[in-house]
Amino acid sequence: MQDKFLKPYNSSEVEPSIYKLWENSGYFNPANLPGEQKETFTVVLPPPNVTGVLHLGHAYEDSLQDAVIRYQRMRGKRALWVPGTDSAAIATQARVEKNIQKDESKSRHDLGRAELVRRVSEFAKNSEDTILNQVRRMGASLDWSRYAYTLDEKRNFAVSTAFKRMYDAGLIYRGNRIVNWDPKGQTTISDDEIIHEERTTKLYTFKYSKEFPIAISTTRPETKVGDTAVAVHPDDERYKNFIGKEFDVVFCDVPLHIKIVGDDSVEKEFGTGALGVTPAHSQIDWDIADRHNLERPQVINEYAKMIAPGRLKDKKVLDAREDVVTWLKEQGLLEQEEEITQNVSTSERTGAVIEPLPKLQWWVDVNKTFTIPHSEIPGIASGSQTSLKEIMRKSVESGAVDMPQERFKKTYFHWIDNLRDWCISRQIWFGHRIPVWYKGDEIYCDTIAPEGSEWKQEEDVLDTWFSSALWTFSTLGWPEKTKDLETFHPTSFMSPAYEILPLWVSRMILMSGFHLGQVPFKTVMIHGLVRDKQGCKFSKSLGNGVDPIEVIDKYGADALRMGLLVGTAIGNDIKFDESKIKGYKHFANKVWNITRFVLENTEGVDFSQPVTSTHKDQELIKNLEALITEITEDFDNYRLYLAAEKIYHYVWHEVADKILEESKPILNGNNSDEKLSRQHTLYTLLTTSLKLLHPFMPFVTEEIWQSLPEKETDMLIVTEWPS
RNA sequence: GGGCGGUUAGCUCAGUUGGUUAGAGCGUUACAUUGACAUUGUAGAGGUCACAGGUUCAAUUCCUGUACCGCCCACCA
Repeated sequence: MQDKFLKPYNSSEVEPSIYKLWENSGYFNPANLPGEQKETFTVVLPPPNVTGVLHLGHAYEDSLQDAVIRYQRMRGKRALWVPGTDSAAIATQARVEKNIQKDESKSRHDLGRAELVRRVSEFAKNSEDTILNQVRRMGASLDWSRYAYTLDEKRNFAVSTAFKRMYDAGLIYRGNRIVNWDPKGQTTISDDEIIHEERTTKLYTFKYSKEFPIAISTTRPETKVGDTAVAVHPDDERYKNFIGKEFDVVFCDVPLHIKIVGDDSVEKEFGTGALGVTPAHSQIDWDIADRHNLERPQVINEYAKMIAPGRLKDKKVLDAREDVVTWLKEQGLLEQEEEITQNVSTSERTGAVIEPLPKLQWWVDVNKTFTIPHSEIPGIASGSQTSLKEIMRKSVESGAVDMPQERFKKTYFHWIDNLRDWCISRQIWFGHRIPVWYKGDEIYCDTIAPEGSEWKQEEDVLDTWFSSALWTFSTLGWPEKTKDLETFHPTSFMSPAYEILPLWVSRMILMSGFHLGQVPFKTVMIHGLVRDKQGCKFSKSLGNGVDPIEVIDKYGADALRMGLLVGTAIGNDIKFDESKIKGYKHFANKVWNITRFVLENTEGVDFSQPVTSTHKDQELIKNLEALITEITEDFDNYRLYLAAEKIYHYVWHEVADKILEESKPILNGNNSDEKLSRQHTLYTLLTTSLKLLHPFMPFVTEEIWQSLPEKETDMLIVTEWPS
């Protein structure tokens, strides 16, 4: 027995060298795995943002996936786990811009596009090293030879190819539509980047002028200078007779031509039952304008300032609102003013109130039908007519993408039902620049620039989720027909947090379906969020962050992994409790000491010689086999939290507390047959426990494996799973 | 407005198609302990499984409703 077992287990000494041992073995790459593997098992790492450092959410996700990958590898699969990072366009640029503003008092426009992109890229590069080393500290068995970054050359090419193919299929179009404009970030954002905040606000009821027959209610009087109609419900007895009539009024210095229209979308019960239609500054009004062919004058600009003529010109919207109310009071037009609670749309990133504005943007059409050349998705035949929405629906409905948690399936379908076209252009500089060039009215779309200097490339970049959506196959070399793509796609397993279900999961299904006719993954297990002890989300502003690296330094990566996995049913949120982690550090030491006991008491035994087992020992082995069956079943059904708890309980309270205690008299006794039988049994219990424990606690188990006098393989990571 | 989830020991949570006495970790109490274990063991205390109905031989588990927490979605101006 080696002397190191005389001291307590020291994770910080062991972990770095064990990780190096694995990396040097090449076993993270399925090509180097021993034996003959037929079936593949692929996972792509949800790429962490290059802006960030590892947080407990990553730590949990890494633990989960690594346990699954290690289990499958031991099952003899060609296990591949692909690492990567995400440029996170908006988040990263915003972060760097903020730093530059703080340190140099300069804006991005002072620096210019090229310089800003250079600075952001530099920041991203530094950040990348940090987070990747942190992922290594978790013990993640990622194949680093396949590392991908959303902005590297290959992924860039994948993105422009994807764009071009969808453009050619007519699924990407340029259109003037109402967008969510973030006046602070000076960019469009998608519906998913909006947070609805409940606020109290005033609902004003008034008429445009004394002569106007109908009073309207609004929370945004300042927008009314952009009104072109009043909409009422067609069945509303109060207003029915006015439908079709037109009026000229002067509202707050602005001449308006108002048409009364009947529209089903109007609620009779709300306010006065009449809606002032401001087509350019409200989504619902824009749609009404579509139906009734109305003018759409813009009265607010990108800086949330008024551009209407008259007294409101150049004022901020909130100031203008007060001015309009004052004017209404002066004119005696204000009929009512009441407090209501309202959900205000704000930008997730900047916190700014979203200003709906009409803008010329790039969109993905989710409803348009197209001919899919090749499809492996059940219910969608190759060569048939389909739509992106149908791809998303059928992929999950058919079970091709298995979402075992019913509740998330409901959320998913609900989201698809309400899905509208996806705005993919962003007015920032860091990211994938849209591969479209303009020359006058001509538009050219390709992966490379057209000949001739008169062509000007689109300034906008793509929504970061556009590239993330390609992730399962862009990381495997697409659009080239690589061996990797053929071998490892569709991937086997994906485990994202529930908050990312619509943002990412559904869009991966969309992209994979369109470009490959495949689903991106076979099973998607949605997990919960790691929260602090009080149940609050970790956030920088709350200052409640826990650095996983500090936890690892203190208790070891194995302990952190176990602490995050045991007893947390997948899908539920986790309240992080340090004392739980501490418990698993004790457990690592327990395993260490069990090893010491077994090795001390089996010195000199030749385990390759068969022995006759006592009845008691046969029973112990039988019990162990029953446990193996159970744990294997739990693993196959992704019930890791149960598998982990069972092996923990078995090792500590069965092996250590009972079996080892009962063995002492046998080992010290003079029945040599009984003793030899027990020695063999103990050794089997130890080695089997190490195997079962390995997916959860890879470091300590591998370290012990390395010191065993007799073992079937040189490394535990590739040792066959017991049966 | 629509949808989803939670409520089990002092705390954090399991409880895998309904089946003995509802479990674990931490905490707590008593005892033991130069012990494979500086990170140990044994034993114990602690529960109306949120509440009210229903289905069933049997409900923490299935159904209905209520309360309180939490989350997501949404173009009520």
